[in-house]
Amino acid sequence: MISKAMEDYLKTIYKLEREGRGEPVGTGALAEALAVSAPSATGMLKKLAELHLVEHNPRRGVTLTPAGEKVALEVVRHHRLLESYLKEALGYDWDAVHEEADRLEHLVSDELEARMDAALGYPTVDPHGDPIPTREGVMPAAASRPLATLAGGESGLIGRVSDADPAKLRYLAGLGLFPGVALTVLETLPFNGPLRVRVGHDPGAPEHLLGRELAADIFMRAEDPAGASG
Amino acid sequence: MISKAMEDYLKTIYKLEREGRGEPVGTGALAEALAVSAPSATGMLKKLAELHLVEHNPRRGVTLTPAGEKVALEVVRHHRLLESYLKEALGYDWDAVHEEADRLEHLVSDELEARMDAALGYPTVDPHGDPIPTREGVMPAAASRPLATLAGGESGLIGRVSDADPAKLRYLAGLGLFPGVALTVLETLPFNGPLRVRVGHDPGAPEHLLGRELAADIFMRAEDPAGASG
DNA sequence: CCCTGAGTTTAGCCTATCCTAACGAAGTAT
DNA sequence: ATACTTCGTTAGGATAGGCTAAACTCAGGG
Repeated sequence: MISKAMEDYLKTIYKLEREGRGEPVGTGALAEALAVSAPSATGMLKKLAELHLVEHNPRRGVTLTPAGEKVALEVVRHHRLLESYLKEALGYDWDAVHEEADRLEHLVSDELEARMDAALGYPTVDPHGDPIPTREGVMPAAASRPLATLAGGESGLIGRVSDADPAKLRYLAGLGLFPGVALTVLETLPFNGPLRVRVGHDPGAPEHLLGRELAADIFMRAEDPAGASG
Repeated sequence: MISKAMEDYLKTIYKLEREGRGEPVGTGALAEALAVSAPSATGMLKKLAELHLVEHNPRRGVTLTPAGEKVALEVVRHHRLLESYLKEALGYDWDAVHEEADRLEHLVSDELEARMDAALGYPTVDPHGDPIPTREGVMPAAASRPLATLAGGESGLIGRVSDADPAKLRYLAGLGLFPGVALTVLETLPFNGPLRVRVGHDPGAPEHLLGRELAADIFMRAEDPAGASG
């Protein structure tokens, strides 16, 4: 049986693999991300390796096997469908959905998953712009171009905002910055200085200053001539 | 901390107290209802007693304390709100909601509870006609008159149908029998024989034969001249 | 070539919950 | 009154997960 704890490990390994550009995930990084001690992580990795859900090269790191990745993607799918459902159907604020979804994601049955999916009209991204894996376990591409890489004058649509910090999400929402919104970078100040951005293209639209930490949470996608999915 | 397991024990003790007309609940009955061994129940009762959530008179039985009853009612409220929400908002069949709600009931936050409650328009009964405890921990009266106590010719509204057996619920729904439906008992056959019932009062309405086991799951309330809550 | 330090693993233990087997108490029947 | 039967409790142990302390590995500096 795959327990809730195992699902959490697999999900987190998946996330760290994504962030880490392919290298195996270290025990320490995993333990920290899960807020457990390193020995606890080692112990669980052994169990997961026995179930062929991860490949564990002692002292070198872990990688998900295809089976493990499938489980991870199911959990991520449940998480993101829940986030979407809580926001769209129950009126949650976008900064509040992550925590709630984390608690519920391990208990979503196939039936509930299917009904939420249908009620939402088969969404492809969650409220933060993160792509929702398909039922078959395919993760669509995510918006991955950091806002700070846009040159002055360049513009695009906000594709995704990291869901890690509710306070940042509230702040950004207060500025009108969330996925789907058009953004123009007016100026990128040197020495890791702030970005001057304009919401939309219109010269009269509101402008804001974003520090680098905040900007790092925002990922852009190309402006879409034929306004597509929501 | 009150664990999920503890909540399950408290909920079950509450249910058995209700069914058992006030006598303390026996360890064996509790263990059986929870599908655990008697020693497991004894052990948990000790812990619950230490937390002052139950009063455990060894070898005599358990009773909920007011604090324990409060916890039990919260769990029941979550369960019944979930059942209602799954049916009304997500289109679940009424025989499928119980199992799903059992899994989710321990993870419902105050926020989620409030939002489901509001989305449903502050319902007072769940899809089986069971009353939903208030946020303050008050359990409204349930329809408690067994169908079989109606004399021939007497009629009333179905107030509640026991949610224990999905197969029975499906069968009854197939006959058009669920809470709120008017029912007339045409005849009660002797020696625990079946009941002849008519759906509604109209002489042309469909009639059915219900065995005693099935009839025992149905509880009636008085016909309400001014059609009230739904 | 050894030493040191970062990071990982092993060893040993804790808590929660469950189990089976054996014991004890309380009521029933002779 | 004594023995049987039923039910609950104690005793002892398993499993899942987590923790701290100590040992190990390996890469890089001396």
